[in-house]
Amino acid sequence: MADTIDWSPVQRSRTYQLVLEKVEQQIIAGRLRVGDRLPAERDFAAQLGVSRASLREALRVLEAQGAVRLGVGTGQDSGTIITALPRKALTRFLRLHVALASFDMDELVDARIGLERSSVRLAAQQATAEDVARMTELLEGMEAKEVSREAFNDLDTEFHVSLAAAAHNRLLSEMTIAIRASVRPALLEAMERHQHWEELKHTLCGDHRAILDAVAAGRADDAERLVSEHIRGAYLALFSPGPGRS
Amino acid sequence: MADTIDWSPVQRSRTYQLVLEKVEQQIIAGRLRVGDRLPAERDFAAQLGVSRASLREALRVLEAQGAVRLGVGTGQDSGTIITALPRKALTRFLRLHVALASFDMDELVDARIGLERSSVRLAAQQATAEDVARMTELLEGMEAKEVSREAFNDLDTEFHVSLAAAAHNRLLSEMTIAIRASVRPALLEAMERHQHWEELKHTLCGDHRAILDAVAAGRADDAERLVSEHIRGAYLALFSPGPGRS
DNA sequence: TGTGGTCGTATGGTCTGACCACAGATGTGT
DNA sequence: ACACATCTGTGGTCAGACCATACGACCACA
Repeated sequence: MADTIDWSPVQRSRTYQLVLEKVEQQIIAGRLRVGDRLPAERDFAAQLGVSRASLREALRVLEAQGAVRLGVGTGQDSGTIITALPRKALTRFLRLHVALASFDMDELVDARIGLERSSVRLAAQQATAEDVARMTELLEGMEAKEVSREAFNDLDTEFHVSLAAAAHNRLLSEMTIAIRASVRPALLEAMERHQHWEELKHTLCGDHRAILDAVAAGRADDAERLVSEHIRGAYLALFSPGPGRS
Repeated sequence: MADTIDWSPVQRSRTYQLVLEKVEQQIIAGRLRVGDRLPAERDFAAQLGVSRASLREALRVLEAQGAVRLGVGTGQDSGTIITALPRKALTRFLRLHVALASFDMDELVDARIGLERSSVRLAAQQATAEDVARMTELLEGMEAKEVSREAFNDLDTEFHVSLAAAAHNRLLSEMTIAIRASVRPALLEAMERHQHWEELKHTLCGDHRAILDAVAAGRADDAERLVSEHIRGAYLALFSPGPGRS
């Protein structure tokens, strides 16, 4: 009988964690909203019955998650203020875990394909003329003869981010940005190593044109298929062993 | 001319941030890997030339991101050790930012559709017999007459997570888990409020069967279409004004 | 032989109190 | 009025102490 008992380890709660949970609960319950300000650290620590050091450890975690902003001084920007700035946090998180091999390139590519298919479908349904104009500009920048590989990659990133932005979905945008940022070094390195760069660049630009045309014309199914093939094709060209390496 | 100069604000580096970046750089450069151990806090702080408090704030952030584990004592689990446990961090992040309205329900649904379409496509290509057996069990649990709405939701979550797991893609899995966790309260509330629950439940179970059949048979395109319709359908039934509300 | 207790030691966990740096508010002198 | 100095409240950092934990080494007693 005793074999089956689940003696799951009791986990001790560290002080900073209790504080963190308390603040998170207030946020999740809706009692703390963006723009609200928490008490000054010394007062807050006293109210919670913990030291300022422990409180600060909790606040640091919230800050790193983009949920609060800490500012010195006495003005409007001072104190601990609830914010909603997920970008840096998400990017940092993904970059770290890519480096730690929590996620590898294949996994990122498949996730990207899924996310961007949703993006272009939505973009095809609701992209504005300005969205299309902006992306057209980016395309022209990428097609320029003299553009460096690094500049090309950054324009490419901006193009895909703009697609997500045209979908008016912040989660898709932020994840697209974070994924691109986390693979940027690997992408640049693969581009440098690629032996038929001009050719590949031409292919990618063609892909982009086709995707943008489909989005601008509202052809969602085409756009989905094209973006899926584009991402997988680019990945295969850059990372699969083959003609790219000698 | 001076108008166009980008005087992007020099952001003061707080000590803890410098430490954080230093550790992250080592991780990204591959010089710190999972299982490696950082120096003891007092030594590390001395080596970096900062106070223990500042160092700890940086370590807390890394801990919250699932990149390190801190343990007391003298054994193998003691000290500061590099880990790769993204789950809790991602779930907490998403839950917080859903509460802060960084992302709303529509955005989550569209992202979910994209991610799960990738999941089922991969699952259809590589799901094992055990994967299918496991999901079949979950389906039977969901179809049981006496199952509560909460239990149904948890089984439903497990089913979708199992699909992602069958795709053998950790990023898809973790994101699916995090998204489900972040919408769980809203989902439960909507289920409680729904007026034709038995009917909806029957529909959802039918959807699941069809998805699993398609996955098991390797019909990736069908599986994709089915899961997309399933998610959007469930969302519409639960959250759109209409027959569900009186 | 081994079982259990005690102590030493290294680790993170927490607290206290102090001082610094910064930015707005307030006062003061011209 | 305006320019400047000072005050005050905020986070930022530090040093040092002590607590709690976990392991290893040793010892006492069966």
